[in-house]
Amino acid sequence: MANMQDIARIAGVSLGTVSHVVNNSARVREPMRKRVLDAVQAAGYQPSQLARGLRRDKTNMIGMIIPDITNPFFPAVVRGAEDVAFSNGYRLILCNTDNDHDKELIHLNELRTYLPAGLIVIPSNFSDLTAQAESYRRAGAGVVCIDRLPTNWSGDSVTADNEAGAYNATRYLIQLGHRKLATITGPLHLTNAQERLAGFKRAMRETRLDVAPEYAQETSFDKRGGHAKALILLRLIPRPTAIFAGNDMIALGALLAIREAGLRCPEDISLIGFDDLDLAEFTNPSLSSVSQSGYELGTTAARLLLERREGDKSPAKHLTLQTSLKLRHSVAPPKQAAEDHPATKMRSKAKTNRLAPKA
Amino acid sequence: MANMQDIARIAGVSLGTVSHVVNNSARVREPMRKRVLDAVQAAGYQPSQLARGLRRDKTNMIGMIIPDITNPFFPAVVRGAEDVAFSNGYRLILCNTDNDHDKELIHLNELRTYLPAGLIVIPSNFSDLTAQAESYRRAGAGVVCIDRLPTNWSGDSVTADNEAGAYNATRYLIQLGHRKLATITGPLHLTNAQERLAGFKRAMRETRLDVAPEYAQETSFDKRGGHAKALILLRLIPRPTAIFAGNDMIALGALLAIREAGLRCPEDISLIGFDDLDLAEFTNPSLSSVSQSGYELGTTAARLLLERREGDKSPAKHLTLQTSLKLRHSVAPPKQAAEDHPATKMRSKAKTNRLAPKA
DNA sequence: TTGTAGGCGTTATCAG
DNA sequence: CTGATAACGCCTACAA
Repeated sequence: MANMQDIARIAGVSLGTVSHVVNNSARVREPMRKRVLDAVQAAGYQPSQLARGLRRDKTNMIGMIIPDITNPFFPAVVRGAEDVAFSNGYRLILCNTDNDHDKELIHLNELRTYLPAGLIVIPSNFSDLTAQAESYRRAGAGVVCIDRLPTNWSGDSVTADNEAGAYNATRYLIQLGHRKLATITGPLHLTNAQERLAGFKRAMRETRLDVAPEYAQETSFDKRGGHAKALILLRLIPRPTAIFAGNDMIALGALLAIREAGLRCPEDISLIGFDDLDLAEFTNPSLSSVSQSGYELGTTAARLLLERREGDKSPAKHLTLQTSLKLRHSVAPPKQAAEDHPATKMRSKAKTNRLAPKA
Repeated sequence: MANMQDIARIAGVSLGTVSHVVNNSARVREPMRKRVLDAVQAAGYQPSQLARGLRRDKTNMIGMIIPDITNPFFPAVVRGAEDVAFSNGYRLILCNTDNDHDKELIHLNELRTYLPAGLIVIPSNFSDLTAQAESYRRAGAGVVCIDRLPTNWSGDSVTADNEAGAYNATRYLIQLGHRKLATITGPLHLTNAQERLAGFKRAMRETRLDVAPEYAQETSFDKRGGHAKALILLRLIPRPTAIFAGNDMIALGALLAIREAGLRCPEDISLIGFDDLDLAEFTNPSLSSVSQSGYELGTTAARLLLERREGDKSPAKHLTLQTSLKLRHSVAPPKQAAEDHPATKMRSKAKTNRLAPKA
């Protein structure tokens, strides 16, 4: 690997001049400049990011800490972040935590020694990252939390409007005529799960429907959890006629449970998920879901980081991305209600309804 | 950020001693050792990976270059690689190429300046990476290609046994009684697409079935491509009774096309994909597929890299991972054949058939 | 406009 | 066994 010294030798100039040309840090006379550029070309020279980072006290890396890239919602987030990072000359260093706080700390601590330009993190849980973040900020690196927030988080953040999304979904079900609604929430120590539950409850409260505790089941954000809790819900009397699931994986598990219980979706029970994963389109029946753009989450976070890097010193920003209700075939009016109010016209509050569900 | 000098001061020893303690590079007397360790603890000291890399001429980073993390097959691969990397003290730096050779080159060239311990790459296309790889190898960093190989690749590699997987799937369809088979292949400049086509053809040849050119359509590895080419296949006379798709995304598109054409899967036409993505389980009907483990692909590649790093100088290794045929509901005997040979007992060559397809 | 030199935090070598 | 000291490759005052 050729270094600057080599280039200087080849071009017959001093090392400093090469640096100036490479970094445009001083106007170098054209002929000399060209000699340097030619030498760079000829030698295939690339400046050492390591040395540069050490010297500048900052690298072009952005740390990205997520729970698990294997979770279908996250790849889009990562891709979004990588796209804006890459086009601005930054690279992503990816860390999976498995929601394990210790692993998160390991990454948080080590990453700092790379002097990254910033950090994008989907916090593992309720862990307080304030101290860590402060230490990054002192080093001039921004930290933005996305998707969900640690407790007491006062730094930059980007999240979906979980509350409103859940509210709209629930409200839609109510407007369809459902009265016995249940929800399966994600882990309630996660802010996004909390907010989705809050949205659900608000819609219920508004219609003076109550939510008995056993109609709101908490579980992990995965299929297995959705399956188990749905089985519980299906045994309740009266049985709920609609379920709002905390995310699509939970919904998927619920769908499985419904089928196993010998019930049909949406005839016997309606189902709405959250995230609008690609696979929502392919389930049977296709899954209605509150759509949020993981990609946009990623790009927004990366942009925020880069703005900070450019010197934006304004107070912490809390960006909220809108969601939209994507209706597919997993929702229908409840059987009784359909008979009770045969021709009630209803208007959805959904922001976008590209697909109307077939009865 | 405290540095070694600070620790030395705090512990009242020389900088060199701190280094020795931190790296276990010399036996330091216990009391002194403890003083150093305490200081490290107290200051929350972490060695600068940047400085260390610069000095040692090697970092603990592993570059991972893939086409697109958003493609559902890749997250598992990345996760596999990250898991073994992490547990050995290495970190992953993730780069998406979008199959764009220029982007690939940018990453390849820049990544080198981080002095990574190695590189795992899913090549963007037929691009010849020999020169690049050579330059990494000279720098003491291994390069392993996975999933598909660049032309003339003579370095380490890990791939699925694409040929055998396709062969088994095709053979299974033939044994079910299908005679008019078609295939939709991925881009034939990719070795994995080539190999899958080769497996398909071998099975056909063995049974003396011929493959007219229009029964083997080439397209990109995505839903849209599968959709378009399936529509073409469905208009052929005679219409194929079974389609082997180059991957699950293609199969998904084909499924859509079949539905649109007013046909039923598997009654009118059987379908088998490749990859066994999570979503294969949820399609309607659920998709039979040649299963390969992306996770294992990732772990195997990372391990190979680390072995090289430990000094393994043996000749290039070409590791091949076995596939297995996962049968679900998208396959059935052809209608005519079912009548022709009503009770033919058939044995599948599939390695594992956890789920028997319901008629 | 160009060149020189110091130092970023480590590690490795070599004296003591 | 411990401590100085010289690189690693680059950037950036500052001097010429």
